[in-house]
Amino acid sequence: MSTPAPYLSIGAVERETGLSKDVLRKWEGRYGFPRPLRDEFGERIYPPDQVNRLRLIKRLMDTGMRPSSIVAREEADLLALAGNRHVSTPAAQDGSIETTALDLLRRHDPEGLRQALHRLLLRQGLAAFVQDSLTPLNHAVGEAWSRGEIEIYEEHLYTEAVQGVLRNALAGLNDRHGRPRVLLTTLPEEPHGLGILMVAALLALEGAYCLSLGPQTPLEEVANAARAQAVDVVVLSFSIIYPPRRIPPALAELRQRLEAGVEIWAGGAATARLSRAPAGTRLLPTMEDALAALAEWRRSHDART
Amino acid sequence: MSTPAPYLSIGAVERETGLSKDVLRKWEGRYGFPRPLRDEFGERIYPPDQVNRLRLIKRLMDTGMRPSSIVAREEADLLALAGNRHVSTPAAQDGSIETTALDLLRRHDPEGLRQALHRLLLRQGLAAFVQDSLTPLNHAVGEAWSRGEIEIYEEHLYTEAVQGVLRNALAGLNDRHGRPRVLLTTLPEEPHGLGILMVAALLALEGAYCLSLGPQTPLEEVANAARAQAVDVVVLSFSIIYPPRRIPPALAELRQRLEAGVEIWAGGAATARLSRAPAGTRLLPTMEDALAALAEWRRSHDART
DNA sequence: GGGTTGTATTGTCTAGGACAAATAGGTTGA
DNA sequence: TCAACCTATTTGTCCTAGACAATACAACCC
Repeated sequence: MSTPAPYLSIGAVERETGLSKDVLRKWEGRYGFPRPLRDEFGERIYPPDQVNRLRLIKRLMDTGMRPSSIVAREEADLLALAGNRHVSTPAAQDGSIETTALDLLRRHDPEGLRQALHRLLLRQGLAAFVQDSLTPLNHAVGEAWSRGEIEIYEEHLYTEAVQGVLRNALAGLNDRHGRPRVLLTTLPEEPHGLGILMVAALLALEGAYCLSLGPQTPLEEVANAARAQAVDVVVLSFSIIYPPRRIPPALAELRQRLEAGVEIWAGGAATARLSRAPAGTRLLPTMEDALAALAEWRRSHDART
Repeated sequence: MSTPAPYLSIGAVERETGLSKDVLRKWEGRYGFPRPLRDEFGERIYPPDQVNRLRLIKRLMDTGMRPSSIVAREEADLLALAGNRHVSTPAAQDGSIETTALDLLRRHDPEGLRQALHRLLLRQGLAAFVQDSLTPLNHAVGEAWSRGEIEIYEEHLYTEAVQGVLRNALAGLNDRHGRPRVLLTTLPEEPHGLGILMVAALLALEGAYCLSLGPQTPLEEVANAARAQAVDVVVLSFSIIYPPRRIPPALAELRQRLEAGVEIWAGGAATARLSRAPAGTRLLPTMEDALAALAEWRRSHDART
């Protein structure tokens, strides 16, 4: 009956935060944080507040900060940093979808959120909904989280609501004989599948045939699928949590495994931090870029001019 | 232009197979496999065939085999083992949904698969569809994979198709004022969300209000969500890939974080390998158990008898 | 059968060190 | 002014080898 101390082992912290055991041990020596206690066997055990701080640090690192400048900082400092980095986003005016949606989330009304999104979709049309509402909304939710204004589970509820609405819209939209044939997925380290759904919606709306593999497909399997399904384009999505340095080699390897005629497009927040695309691939940091890429594909593949 | 050798580093193998670096190094010493080459810096590099064999081994371990009995075995042996373990499944007769669906997958017709599933849903009704078609179909797909008859990406296509059909059916079904209020999700190590969708469909059909958080919610957040949404039941799903030994402690901790009135149900293939449920929780190895649990909850919560 | 004990197996953790790869900052040249 | 190069520092990943708790299995007794 005694409460099992909520201290976590190093392995559990790795799972919770996404920081590898090696990194956790190194930081301890280099920056003096985390500073886990030891159990009776001399093994590290991390108190919950340190785990939370680690989560916050991870989040800040995902936005481009470096360990040396944040790992040793106090929690209050970190929260201030998190709050200061939304300056670039245009401030959301009252009554906008951002504030409405965040409100519904905080008032614990997922069903209401779903309805609000659906109404908005019908009012704006799918393309505008994805580009003008969902994109800023995603940012707003992410930032609200990093400022501690909403909980992780509320982010999950949001994702589910959006996914439900989008899948519904997409259901009747996909034309099996549409062109180009587009394969969409993410690589194994990227669990976030909202991006490919949004792109799929935009492209299908323009008459492309979108084949989604869902998230987390091994690179080799992406190539197999592309071959078997004879697709014209492969779209990969990399969210902000994906380590940017792993993107170019991954794209290069995929490029090598695919025939030259098959295009490779990489989208998502992490691609915005890349200076340039690896040879034979194309970056789509924003949704507009996806439509531009589609238009360009059409121009160069139209037999008649 | 030189082809970057497709050898993988130990970290890459960890990501691809789900076997930790520690385990990979230990197996090397204990069982003589894997036997990676070394690059110019003395670091392990794994050839693709060894990675494939590791994937196969992982799959067999997920079904209950132990390392000492399989890690050192030849690939042919392993494939034979994989092929022999579907004896318990009643053989699928020709023309059944199993053979039809697998056929469509192998013929690379995801759109056809989706239609077939949708037709089946309409013909059988949602409950029978989930219990009598989807459940055996999931098994069949999993086993076909482990026998090497279908590729991973085909499994992904299957999952997407099922998810599309189920979400569609679920869209209009959920009654915000239904009872009990049920929260569904998986823990962070469990990416497989099909199970919660299937359960949600069954329960919503019976008039429950199903709140899905999607997959991979941290335990603490599950508790937060349950409190904020005032749910009556929390359902967690553990697929075959989830290490069974981690289930009881996780359930126990959740039990501790939730009020006594909130029930905890654990479903999925991994729960079938548990001898008994931790105190204050309930195991649902099959879909029927979910319905039984719902009926029981209703019986004990009905004011009048 | 059902529970208890002992034994073997297996995964996780420890330590400190080496070093490649990524990044920042300064310098040079167009 | 901007781009391209260089160098120094930072940072993550990998190495070895061993200790040991937790788990699973087998044998035993009731």
